[in-house]
Amino acid sequence: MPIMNHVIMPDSSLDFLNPKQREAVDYFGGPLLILAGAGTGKTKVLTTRIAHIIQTQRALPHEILAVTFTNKAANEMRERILPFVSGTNAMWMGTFHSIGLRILRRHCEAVGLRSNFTVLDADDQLRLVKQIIKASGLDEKRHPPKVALNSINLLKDRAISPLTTDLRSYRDPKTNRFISAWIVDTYIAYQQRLQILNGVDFGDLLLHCITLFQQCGDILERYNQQFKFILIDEYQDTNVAQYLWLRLMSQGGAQVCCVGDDDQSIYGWRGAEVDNILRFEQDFQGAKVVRLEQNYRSTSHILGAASGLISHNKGRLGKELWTEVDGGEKVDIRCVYDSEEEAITTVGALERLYKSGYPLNETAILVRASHQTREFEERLIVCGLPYRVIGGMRFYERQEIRDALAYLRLVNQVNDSLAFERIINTPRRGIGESSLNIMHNVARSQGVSLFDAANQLIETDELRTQARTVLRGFLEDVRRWQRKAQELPPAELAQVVLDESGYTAFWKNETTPDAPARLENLKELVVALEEFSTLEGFLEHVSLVMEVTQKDLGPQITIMTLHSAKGLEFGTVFLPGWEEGMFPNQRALEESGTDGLEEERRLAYVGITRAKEKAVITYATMRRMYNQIQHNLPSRFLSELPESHVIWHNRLQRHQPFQTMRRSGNSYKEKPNQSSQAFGDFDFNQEMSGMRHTGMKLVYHKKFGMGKVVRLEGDKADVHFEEFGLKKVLNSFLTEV
DNA sequence: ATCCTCGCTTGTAGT
DNA sequence: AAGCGAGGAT
Repeated sequence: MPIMNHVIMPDSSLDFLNPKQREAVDYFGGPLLILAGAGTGKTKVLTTRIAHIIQTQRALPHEILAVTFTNKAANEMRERILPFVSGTNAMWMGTFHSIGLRILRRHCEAVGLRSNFTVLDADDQLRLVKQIIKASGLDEKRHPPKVALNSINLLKDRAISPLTTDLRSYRDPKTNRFISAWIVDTYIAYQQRLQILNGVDFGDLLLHCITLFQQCGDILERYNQQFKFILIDEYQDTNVAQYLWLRLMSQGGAQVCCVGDDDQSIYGWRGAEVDNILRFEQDFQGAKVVRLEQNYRSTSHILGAASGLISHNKGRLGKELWTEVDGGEKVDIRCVYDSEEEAITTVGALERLYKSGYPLNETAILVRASHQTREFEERLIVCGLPYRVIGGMRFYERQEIRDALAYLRLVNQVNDSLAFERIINTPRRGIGESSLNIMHNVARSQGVSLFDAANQLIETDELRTQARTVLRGFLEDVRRWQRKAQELPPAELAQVVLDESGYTAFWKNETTPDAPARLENLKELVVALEEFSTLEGFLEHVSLVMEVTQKDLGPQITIMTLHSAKGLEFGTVFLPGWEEGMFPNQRALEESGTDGLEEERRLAYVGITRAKEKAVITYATMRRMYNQIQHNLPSRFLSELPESHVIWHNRLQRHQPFQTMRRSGNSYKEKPNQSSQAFGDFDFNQEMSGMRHTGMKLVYHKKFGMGKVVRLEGDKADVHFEEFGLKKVLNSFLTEV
């Protein structure tokens, strides 16, 4: 028996828990669902429970599997447990993706992958889908790669793969529609290409695991025996594939403990199924549910406002958050003229806070859409206040970083054809599309990688002389770098590769204004590499952890999207852009109707509950969108906030009903009767999304609204838009979804 | 092969 | 407004 001294946490730490929290930490009678509302000490309960498992349940760290939603959350959890538990490293802690990858690395052959398979990111995925669509002779306009990729990803979220499901007879459970044939074909071709490339995408990390478990009972049994305790955080954000994965993982009798808050489910668009948490008691026999409802974060006004808002949602498990902290300030709702005034007043308020000594790292501006950040940034620069933007373009998503990584991937694994393709002509070497096509043909016909194909082609005269010479030199370079990789540490190797390949020089010669910044980023990449002892380890790291730890630059205002704010808290929170169309977001309503609206409302709930002391909401009467002026109504969420917890400033007197806001409110849903009359049996809820034809008669155009197709000829259509009395010829706008 | 310009489209969230 | 692809010019 191993020595049971992993926990040095004093028993008395349980004293800091309230009875409910204690129950959530202590219960080991079977499956457990902890319904933890916002700010109820969820993280504390989770970490204490893990320590408690080791201490009282005599479990070893490696018998615990803890799955979090983000890598950040996993790291935070590890850090919190570290002081109390030794052997934390043996614990299986991470995201579904990172744990799936860890398992796949061990058993890749069993699911037809060779060792050293690469993990594709969103960018790689899209390029692959583009290639496939091009190769099958489809018009990219009518068959947008993005649409296909989105469908593929959503199918994977539901664990639907062409291997196990007949996609042609599969109906989308939400819309009850078949998947378009071209998407099915693309999906099938995409999986084949992945197989050839020896790559997996994010969805595959789980899907392959599921296949593995289903096909190799002995492997599954090993994991079933290993894991005695399974904890899943943010359970409301799990998708079907993750649910199936959990079922398999826990079927050996592991203690399952899921933690989540149905009111904070905001990732439906990415395949998350709130149903998973709503169904927990049925899915896991004899499950116990513990509700954490005492909020320690916010004042009663903030909590009251948030609770009032979320109570408008149906289909909740129902929680009643309460706090002992009474009073505080009411939520401000401020009307501004336009986005400029919004930025000025918000930053003005921040400036006053700053001057009064309020810590800036306790302030945040939480926006609905990332493009809203720009105006605030500009204003903050003018006022000289320090800020940081979280999200947006991440470090490892930048072009120069992805190029550099492609070089490193190629050196690490010459058969990484995606990497090869990315950098073979970056910087320009005179190996363009035609040469690449020849290589592709050879690679495809012989079933080899681009590198091997290139290797053959330099011996023949199929390529032009110049291309052949250059290619020969390049292949030799790669081999040389590979040899150097044996002796040099990764950081030095990267420097050598970037310099010798001419990539550094390429950016030095570039005269565009952002070139210096890109060179800086490359330097940072090399610095980031210094922490790793092997190139492989680093590449593994970046394939999943797409973030780089930021330097601490002192107190800063945080600007981020509402989505990325989940799980965080700030003293004062600014919530701009609460207008119909913006928030709730127009597309969310169009694409998902009532469900979409409820998800938006949960997002609003998340936003308000981030605030500890103060929340300030603004809405603009006018906004420049899509290069035209729009007059928006205040968000319906504002009127759903209980009057007793809010103060309105400059409240609009002229409160127009939705019906009159045909264009600006864009709330077509509000007038179904009228529309049905005007357009016969047209079903708005089903047909709102994008532009598409319905029986060649009617289309919905994002910009122009409803229109009648008066003539249809090939890709062109004459559409008459009633509302504007304008006749417009649209080309290839009939997007099939 | 590469550069450059024009015109068209798109514009929620992000492991 | 900005990014992308197509197509023409070099």
